[in-house]
Amino acid sequence: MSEPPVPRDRFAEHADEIRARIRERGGAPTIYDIAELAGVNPSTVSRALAKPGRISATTAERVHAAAAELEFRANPMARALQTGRTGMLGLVVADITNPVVFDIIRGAEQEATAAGYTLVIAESQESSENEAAAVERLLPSVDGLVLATTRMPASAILDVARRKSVALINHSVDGVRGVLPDVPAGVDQIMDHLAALGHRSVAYLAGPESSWISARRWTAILAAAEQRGMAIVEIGPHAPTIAGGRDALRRVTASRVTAVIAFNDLIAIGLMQQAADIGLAIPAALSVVGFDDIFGSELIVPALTTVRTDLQLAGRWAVSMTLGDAAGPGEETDAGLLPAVLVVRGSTGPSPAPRG
Amino acid sequence: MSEPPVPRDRFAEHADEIRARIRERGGAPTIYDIAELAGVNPSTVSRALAKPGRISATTAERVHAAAAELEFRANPMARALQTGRTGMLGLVVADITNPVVFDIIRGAEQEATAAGYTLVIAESQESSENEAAAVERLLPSVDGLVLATTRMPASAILDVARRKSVALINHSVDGVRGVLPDVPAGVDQIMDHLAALGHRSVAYLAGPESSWISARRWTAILAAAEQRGMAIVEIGPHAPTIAGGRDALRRVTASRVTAVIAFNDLIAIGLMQQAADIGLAIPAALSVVGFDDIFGSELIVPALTTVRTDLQLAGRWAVSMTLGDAAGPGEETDAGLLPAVLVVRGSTGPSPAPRG
DNA sequence: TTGTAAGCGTTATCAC
DNA sequence: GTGATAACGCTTACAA
Repeated sequence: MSEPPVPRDRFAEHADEIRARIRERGGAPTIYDIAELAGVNPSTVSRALAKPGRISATTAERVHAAAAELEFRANPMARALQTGRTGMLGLVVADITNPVVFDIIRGAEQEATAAGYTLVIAESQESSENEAAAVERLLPSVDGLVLATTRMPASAILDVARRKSVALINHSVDGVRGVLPDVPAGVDQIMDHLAALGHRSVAYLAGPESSWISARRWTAILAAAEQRGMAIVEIGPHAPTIAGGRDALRRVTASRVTAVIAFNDLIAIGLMQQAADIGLAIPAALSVVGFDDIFGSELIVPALTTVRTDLQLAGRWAVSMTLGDAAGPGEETDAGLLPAVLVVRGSTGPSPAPRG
Repeated sequence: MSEPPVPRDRFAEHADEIRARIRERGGAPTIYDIAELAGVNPSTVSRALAKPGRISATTAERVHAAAAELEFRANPMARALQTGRTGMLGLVVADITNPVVFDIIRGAEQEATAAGYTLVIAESQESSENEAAAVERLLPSVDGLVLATTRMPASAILDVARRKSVALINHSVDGVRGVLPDVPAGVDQIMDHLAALGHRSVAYLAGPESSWISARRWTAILAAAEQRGMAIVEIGPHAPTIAGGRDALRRVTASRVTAVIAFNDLIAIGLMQQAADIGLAIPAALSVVGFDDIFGSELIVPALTTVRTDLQLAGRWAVSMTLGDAAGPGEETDAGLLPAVLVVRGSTGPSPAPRG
């Protein structure tokens, strides 16, 4: 029964008492605990913590001291229940192991964190049912949703957009915000490059059938080829994977084209691996171009010529779009356009059999 | 004022009425709406939806029909507030763009989804302050936390583990569950391989200073080298990136070793790129081994010899560990050990100058 | 400026 | 087996 060696003030003692009570009930400190310690009403605590200025400086300081003392952390669930805002943002991607989405995730995560939001990620595994399920699961918990390379039909997307703020990546639906690579710009650079190398006959290796962006690339390539008087064929669809690219080679050689443009780098890499396996020289016998400039494209030999778009930027933009509902009504359908730039490496070379 | 063309029952009409009311208040259907439509008490709705069996078959059916009719989705925030369980799991990684973490994320996401949980991801960008902040931010919203290659001190980890269920990846702290690669097994395979090729003098390219797993690898390599009578030196620390690997080359050549073991594949790849730039032949002049077998390691030329661990499995295990609090007290400190297997490719070859 | 009190949508604890 | 009713922790009119 000895006095404490160091004299402690009422505040500290009371804090100990409250801490003990908190521990006993096995929970976290609440605004009621803070209120008690600071000697004010819980609502005052709420105000002091959430809306600065609305409270007298001295009370605010007492409240903050008490909150710090008890290591108070507001319960996001309770707050969300009341306000309807959860502070979370959803990101749905087709395939987490696809290098393309890494950058999207990173950009989205950065922007979300910077804005004080927490990013929730779901993977659809390229299946539209999975995707719909993921969206359904995420929707009640998030303030906004980013759909990257979605496979959902436009009607479903509009349904979702009606319920929550939505932004699209690599997809476009009227009335929904989105960010797209500048496909025509990238395609024009490819076609100019191939034309300069003497290629007159080119194949496009399509991505998945349900891929909106693959269709868009094909449209642009078709137009660019016509415009330049080049022969163009579409081959596919293909899974957007290395395996998908390997499977494509036979049809490519059979088509006798001198250059191929793959839907993405993974398909391009698979095609090149398969070509190496059967002794087909690249670029001597066949030039190959990809899209995305993923990690690995400059490691492969020969290094892959590809169209780079800043997907990290896409992630950032998309997040800020879902957050920025402040955009005027005229901006609703606006699609951010990502610059695309052709990175020329070793997988493209002079056409082996220039005609004419 | 005409009768509806198709006769509709009371249920459907009532549903319309309720739907109108919901729309008017601008919210989502609640169990009160369901209760009204089904003609039961809200608490009965809750029971029917959450705990099957506790309710009569007929009421359960009526409730489910009403819920389906109104497209009811339980509000996760309200549920979390009451139960204390949020249905979310946190995953904190050092660097999202590091290929190693992709697999971890995917495995974690799969396991979490399979268990009915939603995965929340945060990135620490290799900074322990960022990491602490991320953990602090996530903690109140999640039921459990997976820390992958954490940079936090053991004391902080234990603090977190006291508040929520925690599992570690590539890190070990007494009293906290975790999953680790079987480092000695992987190292033994490397050393046997190098010894068989005639290498007698080897360098280890360390990872970041704060990396627990880098220290662990060094310890194992040191022991294995001593045991085999090989010369071993540690060089570093290095950033776990391609740039970090490039920076390492000068010290490596200066050390006159005939083989290097890099902390991870990125460092190994950077080293090889730099070697190619200065005309140093690999593996003729220098053998290189990495860890992780990331995407890209088999694309580079020569392809990288590396120790593969199933990081996707690591993600799955870690998630199931945080979920499985059912584990007995004796299992608390148990660390799952991931099999490690050496994948021999082209970056290792006979020692250029076998001594003796 | 601060206190009072009524929710937010669930689940949990009682009764009946 | 089902119905009242009180939490959960916070925000927000409305009063004072």
